[in-house]
Amino acid sequence: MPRSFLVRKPSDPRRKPNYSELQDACVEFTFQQPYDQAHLLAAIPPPEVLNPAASLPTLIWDSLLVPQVRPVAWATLPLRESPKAVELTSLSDEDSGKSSQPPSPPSPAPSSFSSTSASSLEAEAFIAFPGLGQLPKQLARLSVAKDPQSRKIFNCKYCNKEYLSLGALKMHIRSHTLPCVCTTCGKAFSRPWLLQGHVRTHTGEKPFSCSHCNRAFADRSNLRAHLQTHSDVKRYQCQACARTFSRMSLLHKHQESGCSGGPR
DNA sequence: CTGGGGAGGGGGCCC
DNA sequence: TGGGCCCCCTCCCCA
Repeated sequence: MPRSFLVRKPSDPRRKPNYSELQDACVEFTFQQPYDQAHLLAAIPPPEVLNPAASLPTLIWDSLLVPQVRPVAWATLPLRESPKAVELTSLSDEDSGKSSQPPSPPSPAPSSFSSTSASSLEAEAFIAFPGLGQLPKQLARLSVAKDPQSRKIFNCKYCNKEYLSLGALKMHIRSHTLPCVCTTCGKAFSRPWLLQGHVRTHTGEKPFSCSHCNRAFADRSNLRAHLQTHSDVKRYQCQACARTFSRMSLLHKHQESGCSGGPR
């Protein structure tokens, strides 16, 4: 299954939310504002503060979550907001390397890619990554090519994904090599902190708690999602019936199941 | 069908 | 350059 969500969304300059409240929630989380609808809606900044070219008909957030996100409707907007975003999002969604499934054999490269691979500028390198030794070296081979603007592009031989820096490529390759292994169950992860989160499933540690209901979570993202359940007005709203949902997936399910379209 | 928890993933940013 | 952390997102499963 393609995991297009992993493709970089347009970078948002406001994407630096103040989660200090949430940070503090590790010990004690307190709501700074009551969860009433008027307040929630008032928290929506005017369009000129956001992207003037895009309306936010379906986006509702609460006062705890600074409007740095583009949850639902924006996902369908063209991804053309910043040069960096363009470069990264121009990659194919067929990014098998990011799938949780085992890496599939490298797909035929697009014409532009193959041309750069065949370029005399190409340099091949066998880069030593943890765990890479068990893999065929051909798979681990990296291509360093140059695009028409003479900018180096680093290609992943697993999935053909392109990166502008070797560091970014190395980070990506970890998702193929999975060097972080759980000593308890042997499950492998790409990042140490992913492993740490997994270890909590063994230890039962839940450092993130909601003071609203004292429920604890092992993962900050899950706490964030949980906080939505305390809100009467959720972040994701159906354009057809104005119903709000705490998660985009719930909104999608709602829409796929056939929204009646009438207000609820 | 809906709501929610659990678990996991990748890219970006900062140091 | 690499590690740590953050954010956003998804899938799976269950009530």
